[in-house]
Amino acid sequence: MAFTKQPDRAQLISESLKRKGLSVTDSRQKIMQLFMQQKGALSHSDIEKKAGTAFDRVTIYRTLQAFLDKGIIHAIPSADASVRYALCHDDCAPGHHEHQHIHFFCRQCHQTFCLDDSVTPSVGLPRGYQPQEVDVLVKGVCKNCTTAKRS
Amino acid sequence: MAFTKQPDRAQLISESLKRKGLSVTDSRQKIMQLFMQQKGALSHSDIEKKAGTAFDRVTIYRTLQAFLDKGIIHAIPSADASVRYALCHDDCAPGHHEHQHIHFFCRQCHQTFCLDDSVTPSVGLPRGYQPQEVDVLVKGVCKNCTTAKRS
DNA sequence: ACAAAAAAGCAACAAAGTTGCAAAAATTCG
DNA sequence: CGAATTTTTGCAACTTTGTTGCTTTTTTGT
Repeated sequence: MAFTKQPDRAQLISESLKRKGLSVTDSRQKIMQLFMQQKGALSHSDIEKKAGTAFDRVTIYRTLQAFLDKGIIHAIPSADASVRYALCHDDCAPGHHEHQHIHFFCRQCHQTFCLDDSVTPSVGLPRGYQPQEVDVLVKGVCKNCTTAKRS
Repeated sequence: MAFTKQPDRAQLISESLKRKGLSVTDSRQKIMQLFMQQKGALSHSDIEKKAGTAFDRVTIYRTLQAFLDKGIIHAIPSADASVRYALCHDDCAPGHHEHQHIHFFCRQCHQTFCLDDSVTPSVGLPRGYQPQEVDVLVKGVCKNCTTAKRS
């Protein structure tokens, strides 16, 4: 196993964590991996299910918080009480997320996607309101579900 | 007390509930009153605090659910785990909210406002994504806090 | 005013999130 | 590399938030 040809994923994750100033632990590696192999966003309970009994619930909470603080993931607003998270593709400054992409919630598969190519439009606000961040959340039917239905 | 001159608020609330097909109860009247005398949006726990011990927690949950179902209030998305609600100013069809206004979260006073005059812009989505509803959530500093800071 | 229907209150529970602390890791440095 | 230090984890206990079933109370329609 000295000659692994592929650009070792574990290695990349480990590097990435270090760059962000986080020490490299099992839970952080595993959770980052989950985010990377995931198309949609993940909630705390999604992670709990996928990780099985590998980690304590509290560890997952703290890992998510650490990732948020370091700008590795961002929280996605929703109108139900469950917060979902997804990787920041642009490097976000620690503690300050500035995302110019749209979030799409699919009413059919109940997944949430980051549409990185759709830019958030600017909105006109009444006098006196000072905007700092704009989140756009679109609900509807996602690409996968639309095409699946046609066939 | 037979000659109350003012257009009796309690009367109006009661009428409004009946129009929506809900029976008129203490909790529904009180909670609707809270929404009406409130500039910002209310979470379940806000209501619990304001109503004091008047109602059971469960009653508040069920009242909010009934109001949602009948299109009296709408849920406002947020990135923390607490759902907030506000009155629908346009009459919403039961079970189907179609709001064309923006929500503004103030980072200073932590209140959420409906900006009824700001129309949600249309967004360009990738092929295959079918939008049904667009929610815009702006974070920043609200009118009140901006002017308060100046003085 | 009465019967039928709806809602409230209560209890018990499930799920989600937080905090303090001791044990177990990861990192640093000689 | 290995010991000391720092960080993170796991555990336990707890708070908050949300749900469900059932009985009693309130509303409604006649």
